[in-house]
Amino acid sequence: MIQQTRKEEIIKTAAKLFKEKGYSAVTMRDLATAMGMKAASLYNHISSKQEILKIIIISIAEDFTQGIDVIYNSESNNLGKLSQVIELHVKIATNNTYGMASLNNDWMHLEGQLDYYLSLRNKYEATFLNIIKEGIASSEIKAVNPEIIMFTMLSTLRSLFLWIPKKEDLNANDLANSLSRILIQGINK
Amino acid sequence: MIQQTRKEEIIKTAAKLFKEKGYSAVTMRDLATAMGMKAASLYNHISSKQEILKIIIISIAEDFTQGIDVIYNSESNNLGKLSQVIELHVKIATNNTYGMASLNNDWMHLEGQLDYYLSLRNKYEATFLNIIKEGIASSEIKAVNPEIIMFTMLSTLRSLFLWIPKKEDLNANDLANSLSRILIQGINK
DNA sequence: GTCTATAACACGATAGAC
DNA sequence: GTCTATCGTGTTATAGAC
Repeated sequence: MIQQTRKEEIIKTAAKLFKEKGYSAVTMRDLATAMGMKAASLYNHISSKQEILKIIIISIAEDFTQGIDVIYNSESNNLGKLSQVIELHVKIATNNTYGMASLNNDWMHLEGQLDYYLSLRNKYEATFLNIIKEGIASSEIKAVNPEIIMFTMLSTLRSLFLWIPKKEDLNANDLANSLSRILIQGINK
Repeated sequence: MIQQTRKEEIIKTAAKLFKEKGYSAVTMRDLATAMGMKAASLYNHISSKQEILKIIIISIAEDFTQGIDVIYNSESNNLGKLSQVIELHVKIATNNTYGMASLNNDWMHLEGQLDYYLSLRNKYEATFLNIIKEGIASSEIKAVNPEIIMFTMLSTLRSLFLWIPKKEDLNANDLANSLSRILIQGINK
């Protein structure tokens, strides 16, 4: 573990609390107590509660949008791309379980960056849908409603943060493989 | 539509607001404004903000636990039972989209009934898992990790409330059928 | 960089007039 | 059954001593 600045420590602790109770229910006093300091002292490291949320959410949302772009432009066939998308989610959810909770549940509390977040999410979903549609066109994937396929896959992948902490014995590769089996065999033609 | 009491109207409006911002971020003043009255007047119909949350969540949680018990004790084979579970989720999520949001996202803010809620949820998941395990034992279902199968199905079914409002053209039967195709064909042996 | 003290305001809930 | 007024407390954030 590389050295962690005080600011990073605060953000990590905040994400943990946000996962348990949600952004709105966590007070700066809660966060300060968890950090072993007084609420006023937090403001020497961060400018506002809102800034913490922004840092947590935007960085992950950018990781996803960037990640799926690389996959989309790769050489794999479309089923292979979907497997890589599963791996991307497993990897991010494993490395940042707490942040994923905020991304899923607290994005609507973003004040200055809500439009930017929504544009990232829309871009991500559009690319995901393109992979599925191209897979149907090339007869790799069953001709089921592509939006229902995406909804099924994304619901599972977005819920990983709830489930990974309960299954610490399972490593990331095994999990990604099992999910590929279940999620992809059902749509494989 | 049968006549709706003022209390039911308040609860329905609250559930709608809770879906948009979460329980903690919705104030009694927000709720009163949405109802076209003053915050103090709400207390002639409900005793507290907490009571509203309790009514929303517990009633749905009981519907699920009761529903899966009936399915588990029915005569169908295990794949048929899983199809019925999918129908149960589609039906409840269609009839109570707003309440499903609170059930998923705000259960941790229950104060007096948290233990009861958790016992209902544990009972539900245990029965769900039993259906899957018995389906594997009877060779109806692939011998994949049964918890991963349940996780995949439940993640999708618990997210339905997010997705149903965007697809009003799709009726409940078509949706349940498409989901069965995607979720069950992947595990069908 | 952390503290105490406090500003400025929002919160859930109640009292009592109409 | 709805209102105005308000209580007591909790909230984010700042000021200034150390």
